[in-house]
Amino acid sequence: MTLERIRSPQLPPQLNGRVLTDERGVPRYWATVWEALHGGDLSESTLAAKLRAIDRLYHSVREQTGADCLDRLIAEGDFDQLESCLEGFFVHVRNASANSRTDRSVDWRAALDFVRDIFERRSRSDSVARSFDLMQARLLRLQRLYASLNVSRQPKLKAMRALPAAVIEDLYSIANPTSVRNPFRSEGQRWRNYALFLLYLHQGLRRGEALILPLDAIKEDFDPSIGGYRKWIDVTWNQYEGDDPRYNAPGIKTALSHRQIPIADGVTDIVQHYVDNYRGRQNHTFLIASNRHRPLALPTVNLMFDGLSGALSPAARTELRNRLHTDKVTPHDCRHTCAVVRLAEFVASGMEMELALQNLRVFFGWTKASEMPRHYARAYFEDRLISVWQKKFDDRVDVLRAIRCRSDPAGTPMTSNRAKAGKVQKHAAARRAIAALPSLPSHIRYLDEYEDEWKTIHHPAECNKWVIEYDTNTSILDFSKFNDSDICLLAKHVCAWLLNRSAPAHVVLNFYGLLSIANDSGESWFLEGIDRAPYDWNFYWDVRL
DNA sequence: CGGTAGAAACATCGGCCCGG
DNA sequence: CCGGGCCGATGTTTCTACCG
Repeated sequence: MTLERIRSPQLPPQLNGRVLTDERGVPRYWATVWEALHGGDLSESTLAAKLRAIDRLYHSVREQTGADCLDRLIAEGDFDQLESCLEGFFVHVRNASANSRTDRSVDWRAALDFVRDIFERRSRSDSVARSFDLMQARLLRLQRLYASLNVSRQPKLKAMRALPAAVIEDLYSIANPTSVRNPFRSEGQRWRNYALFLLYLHQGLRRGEALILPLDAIKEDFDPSIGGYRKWIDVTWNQYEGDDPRYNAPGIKTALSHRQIPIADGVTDIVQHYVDNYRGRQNHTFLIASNRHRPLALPTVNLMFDGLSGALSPAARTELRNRLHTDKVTPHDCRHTCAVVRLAEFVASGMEMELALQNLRVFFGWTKASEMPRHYARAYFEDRLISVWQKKFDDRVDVLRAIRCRSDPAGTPMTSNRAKAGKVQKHAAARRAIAALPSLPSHIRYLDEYEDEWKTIHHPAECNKWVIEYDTNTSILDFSKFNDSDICLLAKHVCAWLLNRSAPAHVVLNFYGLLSIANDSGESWFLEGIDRAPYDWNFYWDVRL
């Protein structure tokens, strides 16, 4: 109505956004000023919520005075009128809260902050500063007077929200695209929704996180410790899209929520099956798309879960009602369930509870100090859930394999080819980065502190055996032990850089460190490291070390 | 170190649009 | 031209950070 959203590709990006307007469609002056001065560092959704509260204040003033005059009152500094309008607004908010039994105190705070911010700003620049100080004092009084907008909310039942085993079991069979119980009609919808459902249930993603994944979010990596490929899913911003066309762009909740989590083969197969056969070419890179060839909107996920919930059997429905006091399964329920199952798996594999909880943090993107994992610790012993999870999921994968064999007798899924192509390309970027390094100097000088003498390495770029003399020792850094010429060059750069700033002994130690990484993890580990975003190192930091 | 404010998520609903 | 599916708008809950 009066909170309008402006989004036009013709406008410069900073002019796109939200704006409050009066009933003629003219932007409200002080709201626009406030947004420009104070709205910049708020997230999109928070800013919208605050602007809506400010809009309610404008409406309240109009009701109280009979004229849409808040802008004028602020401009003229009509404190008496303003004060009584604010008090009227407070009463309005309190009544609204009482009627709906919800907490609307945010509206009150946002409106008061709005008025205060504006006067604070003006009192610093305006010549009639003294009178604004007076207003400040009055606003402060209002704030103190009405600090507690306490609505007696009914205490909510805090249920542990892991889904009961019977419900999970039922959901698997409903979401299965080949099931007669599947409520979605087109085959494409069925597979997309199945993939989405598994991402929520098995990866424990937040609702929005699944919707910002790019096409290549699932990465494959050779892991020498298990002698095979291991798959990861990168939960982070879609780096290929600068601007999300959705009304509510999904986001990553907090900085630590950017993470890299292992993904089961069964899930990747189903996601890939959706991508290869149903998603098709679209002019955006988001993995999950609507049937209108656009990135899927957030509320649609809830619709999908409503559909699944609606198809539950009476028995499962009863169980859901008894245990969770609800009729509907939400994406977040899947996340809760996933957390409990993962915890149980960790503990079952003999892991200490403390360590298991640390692992949960990495998997679900909670901060180090977050109490969230402990909430799940209580529920982890529901062991029937685990057996259902594994058994049922294996069944579903078998179904998928059967379909594959029918439609693709050669049995060569596109997954591996495509993933390998992506890998080559990824390494190409890393190699370009190495090639772009400045060339090594013609000679490197370092100080042997024991002899207090400067030593020189000549032609470090061409020479593969650097002789390092220090503390009466002589070491040879044999760069020819690196097979890959790019990695060899990278190692030389690292050592040259270290020689300029560290003791020679330290450099030698680091050289052997690099060599042992190359031996243990393969030389491509360095190339992948170059590509890895800082947050993705989180995993190595928390788990491997 | 517990409680709370604030930010950003999740959930629901009405209406519109597009494909059959 | 009808109805499912989707999107925008609005309401509610979750999670972190900060403060005393």
